[in-house]
Amino acid sequence: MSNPTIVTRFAPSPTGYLHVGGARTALFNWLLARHSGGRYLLRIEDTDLARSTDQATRQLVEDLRWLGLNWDNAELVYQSRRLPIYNAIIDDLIARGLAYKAYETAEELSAQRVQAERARRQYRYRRPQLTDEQIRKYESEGRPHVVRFAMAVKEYRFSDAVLGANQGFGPGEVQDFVIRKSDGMPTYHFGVVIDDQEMGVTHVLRGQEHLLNTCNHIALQEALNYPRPIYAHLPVILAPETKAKLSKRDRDQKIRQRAGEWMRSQKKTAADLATASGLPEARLAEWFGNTAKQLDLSEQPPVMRIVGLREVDLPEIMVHDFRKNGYLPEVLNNFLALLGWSPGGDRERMTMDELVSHFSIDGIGKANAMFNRDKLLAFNTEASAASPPPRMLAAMRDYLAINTDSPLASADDPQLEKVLKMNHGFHILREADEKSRFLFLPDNEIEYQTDAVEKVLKKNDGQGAAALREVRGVLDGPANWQAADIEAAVKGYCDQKQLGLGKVAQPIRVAVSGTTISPPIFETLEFLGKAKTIARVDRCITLSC
RNA sequence: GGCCCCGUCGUCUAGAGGCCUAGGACACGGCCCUUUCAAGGCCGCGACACGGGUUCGAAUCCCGUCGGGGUCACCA
Repeated sequence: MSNPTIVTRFAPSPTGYLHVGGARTALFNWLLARHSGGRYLLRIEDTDLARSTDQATRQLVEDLRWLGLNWDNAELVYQSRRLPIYNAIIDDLIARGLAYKAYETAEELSAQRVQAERARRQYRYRRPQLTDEQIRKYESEGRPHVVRFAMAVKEYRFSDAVLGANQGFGPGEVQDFVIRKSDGMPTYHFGVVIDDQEMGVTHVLRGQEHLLNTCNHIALQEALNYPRPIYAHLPVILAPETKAKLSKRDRDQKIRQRAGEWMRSQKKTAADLATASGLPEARLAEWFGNTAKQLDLSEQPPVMRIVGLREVDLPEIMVHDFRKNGYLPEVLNNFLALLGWSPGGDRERMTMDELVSHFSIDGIGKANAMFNRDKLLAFNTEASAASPPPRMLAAMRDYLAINTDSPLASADDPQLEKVLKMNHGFHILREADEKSRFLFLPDNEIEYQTDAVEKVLKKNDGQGAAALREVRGVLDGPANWQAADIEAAVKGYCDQKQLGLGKVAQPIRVAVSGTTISPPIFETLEFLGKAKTIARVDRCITLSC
């Protein structure tokens, strides 16, 4: 019994960073291919000339590589480079009467839709009866046209590997969809059918939002005499904020919401926001007036700064966001795999190899899944604590490569390993990074936070400050500047003075870090070294006590 | 609104008629540990949407109701 090789593919359109919904689709296709020893291909669907960019393609490729979802085609397939192939097939369909040119303008079509809606009737495009004379006239005028596929008016049914048999729609839903746009590019529906056939794709795993599109695709396959691949429609990933399909727009929405709050509480207008952020007023007014408009990636930071939003306050939607915040790619894959799929039983934490060996279409569920960031965080915390140091060092290097503003970027490998060890238990690398930056700052750049100084040093008639002055001498003591020796010295002082360790450790912490939060204090001091420790204590006493 | 898909703890899910007093994970609450923030340990709270069938027996099968989502482009 021959078992034909399974061929899957991921076919994103390059309009920006890869988002987690797309990553999940890519992952499932990759897993199916790897599990079965088949092939997984990558195709770039760049037929929307207005929105596709080379930069987006590069970002997509980089995100996919970061996730470790490597594809098997040496050369990427770009739809925009395959026009002659599409056109030959379209010409053939036209010659066979299965496709035809349609001359309506966008305005005419939308007028027809409005009219149908007024008449409380569903709009369905069906082939208009044009006389030869009309066609000659349009052609001689050089009127722009699209090519539409002449769908037979009948039932379209197919079986879905996840949703079951008998999917599709009846004759009432049929309409003649566009297969070539007026700019000469194929539409998604056309390109996907042709390319899947030519690339030998056997299994199509994609989001459930494509379920009904499948009818168009099978109609085309029938007309072209192509075999039908196996379809598996994945449940949709829902955003907790909106309880609707996870979308890039969710980030913009958060900024919009905060900007609204800012204007209300500060009694400001969009014009004020424009001035403060340095963006054109007209642009911000446009954005505010229309919720369908989004800020560009370059416009977001200035606005966020003004309204008091940090990068980490935004929901992570893009794969790049997760990378930038320091999640482990294998953890993101593990978590994403569980959104709509389960290996059965209680198994949850899986390595990439385990995902591959357990994956099957049977384990894919039908119900939509809400994206639960807390659980991802918990997975990442656990995996970060359990991963071997070399793995975490590599992850930290990757994190720093795209967070070049962090002072840790200047650290050498042994230092980074110590930082990782000191911060054991962190959720994401950003947390370890931000908690450790003071270690790599020059002494004179340590900023003493006023509430930390107040609470730890000045309160109770300067009890903390007094302890700090005394312990300064103690810190001069240890000949060996090792955490254990420093700890022994400080604890000895505490015992002698009948003080809890916290009464002394916290003032030291504020003195060296400027804040009440740091890695464990004695390891921190060891890392800083005796000279820096004492210099910072002295500086703190001078400035803040 | 039409069409389509779905419905087990707050969330992700296990569950293929008796193994279910419904299991796990995250979150949440309590206690412990503790030099900060975390991490960790122990304990706990918590669901078969509702109503009808079918069956000796239903979370599991059927029907209806309700609820949620998707989709209605010269975007993919």
